[in-house]
Amino acid sequence: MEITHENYEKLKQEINFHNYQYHVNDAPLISDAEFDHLLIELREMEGVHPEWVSPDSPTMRAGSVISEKFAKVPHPAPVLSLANAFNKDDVRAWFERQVKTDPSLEACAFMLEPKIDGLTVVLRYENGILVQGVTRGDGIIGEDVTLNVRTIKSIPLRIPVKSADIEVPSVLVVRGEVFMFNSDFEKLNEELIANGEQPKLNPRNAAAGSLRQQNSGITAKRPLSIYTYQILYYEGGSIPQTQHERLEYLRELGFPVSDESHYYEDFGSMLKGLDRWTEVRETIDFDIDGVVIKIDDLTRAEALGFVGKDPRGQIALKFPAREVTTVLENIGVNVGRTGVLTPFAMFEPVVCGGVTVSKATLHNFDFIRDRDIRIGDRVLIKRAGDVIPYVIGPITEARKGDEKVFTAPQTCPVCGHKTEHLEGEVAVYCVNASCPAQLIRNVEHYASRGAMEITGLGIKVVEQIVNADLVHDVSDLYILSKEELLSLEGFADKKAENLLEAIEASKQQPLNRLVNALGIRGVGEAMAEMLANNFGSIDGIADAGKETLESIEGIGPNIAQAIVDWFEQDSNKIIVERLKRFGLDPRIEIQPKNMKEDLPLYGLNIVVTGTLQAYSRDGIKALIKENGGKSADSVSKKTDYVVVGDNPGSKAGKAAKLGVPIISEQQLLEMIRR
DNA sequence: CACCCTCGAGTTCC
DNA sequence: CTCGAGGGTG
Repeated sequence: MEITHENYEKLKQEINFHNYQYHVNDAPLISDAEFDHLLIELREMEGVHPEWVSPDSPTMRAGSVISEKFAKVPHPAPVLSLANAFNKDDVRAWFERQVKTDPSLEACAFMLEPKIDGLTVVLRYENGILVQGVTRGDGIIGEDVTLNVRTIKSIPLRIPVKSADIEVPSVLVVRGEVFMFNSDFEKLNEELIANGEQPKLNPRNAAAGSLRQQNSGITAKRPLSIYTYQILYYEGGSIPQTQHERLEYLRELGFPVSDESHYYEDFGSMLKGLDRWTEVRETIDFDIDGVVIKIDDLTRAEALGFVGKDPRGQIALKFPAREVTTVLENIGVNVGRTGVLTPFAMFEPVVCGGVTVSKATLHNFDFIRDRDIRIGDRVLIKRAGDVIPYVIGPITEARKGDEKVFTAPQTCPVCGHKTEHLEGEVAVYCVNASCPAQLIRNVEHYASRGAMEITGLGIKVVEQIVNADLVHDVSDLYILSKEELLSLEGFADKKAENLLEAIEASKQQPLNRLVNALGIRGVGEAMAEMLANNFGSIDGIADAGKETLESIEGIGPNIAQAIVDWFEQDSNKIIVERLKRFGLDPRIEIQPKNMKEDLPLYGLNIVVTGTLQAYSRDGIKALIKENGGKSADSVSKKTDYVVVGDNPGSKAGKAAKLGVPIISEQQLLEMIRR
């Protein structure tokens, strides 16, 4: 290649791309030799033009694998990959194809094994001694990581481990998957964070990084594990010829073998056995990305041959990915009702957990900085609790050098007012009291569930009425006229009437809802209810004074001050006056604290999860409170019961972990009836 | 003072 | 669901 700056840049990009394919995707597109050749060429160019060298050059990458190469080792037999199936139909079709080739397979047995999300290693034993550990590489040639492999405690250094009676072939080459248990991964990350180091993105990432350590002393400190599942090659001696016997054989020799691998007599029972795996995936302590289906009779399986690099006798049933990577195209900033600026990620849409996602919150600007997330980065995404998209972090290995560091804006993206960052607080605020974004969010909150519950007044409509200058604070909602609404796009008679009716109906909402709706900092659903029960009216709260407020459990100096401040502000005084004038001044009887003792659920903390039969979520919460219980949203040691309905979330699991009793809706109702 | 718990706030997609 | 912050406790 001619030495021009353009070519240099091109080559640099190409190398970085292959680097990423190799290290991150574990799917190299070129051989190591070709890769080395590209690198040599790049070095030559840099020798002629040292001024071109920038920090993003692969030759400058500190501690990269390029400069600290492991020796290349050819495998004694190809380390094969697997064809993928994505549903049972694919599995059936696969099996039908094999039966066509070999009709005797109609009645064959199968093994189902976990497809562990880790790294393949190939272990070579000579006369029972571990002499070499090699990565998979391209399946033909791998990298010698013997020193690192030796530090993995569950890998036998000498076989057989247990009884000396078993005969071991003079050469035995075993294939396994190195991975990290989720619990070990969490502990490792805690340690890394405690030491001020960057935590690993996920167990796989942690395992990969640990195995590739140049310094095996570091690998030794990493909690790596292994499960073996294949004998790649042997010399001198004999080994069983079915997969289930081979696993048993490996186990007897002292190799770790997953307990999740099971034998099935025929195709039908194996298909049924697949159903178990959705739950297995949830409960086991390591990540799997699928189930491997193997024809148990290895002689017949091998006779089927290959499709490309994939043996016909096996197939992987892949689960939908929970973690995917995509490109972070930009970072946007939202303004909340309290004025907090919240950044969010906009990325190339990807399918994650079965749905397409394109946005995710980044929580705050420290989150972006601490994880070193840059615009243009390849980022790892998951759906937290399989629902809400969440950016785990950047794949720094994929950096090309043109990624942009993002900094918190100095001005509000909506009103342009200067932002403020209070000492000791993470949040960045827009402090402009008349920022339209804040007004919109404020009105939206007023109308929302848990507050005044004005149906038909969602964010879109709020934006419309605020932007049309019809509403300047929440009290203006009550003087909206039909004519004004009809002037808005998308509003005809019916819609306008419905909205006005809903607004009118909101005047009947109880005190706790109204207190929540006001949007006082630190006062949400729970605090609003406390305030309502203790003071009985808006005026009661407004006149309470800081000390009285603080005497209430759950309210400390900060929230008390926020409440006092809110009612002292002139604009808020006007709002309260106007609301009263429009008929919003709900009152309730102040509840003496101790009359609840004889109620059936007195003193019990109860958390509800999943869908119930007879009650809505809000309904059951109200019922629990009526009967003297407390209904919280998260499970902790203090929780007395967790009520589990259909399709429960992670709370059920957490309850089991903490040993909190799990009861059904029926059982709860029985407790109340008593 | 260090911890644990709870609450509030912002948020995604179907 | 996640994170930060406030509140309470040992």
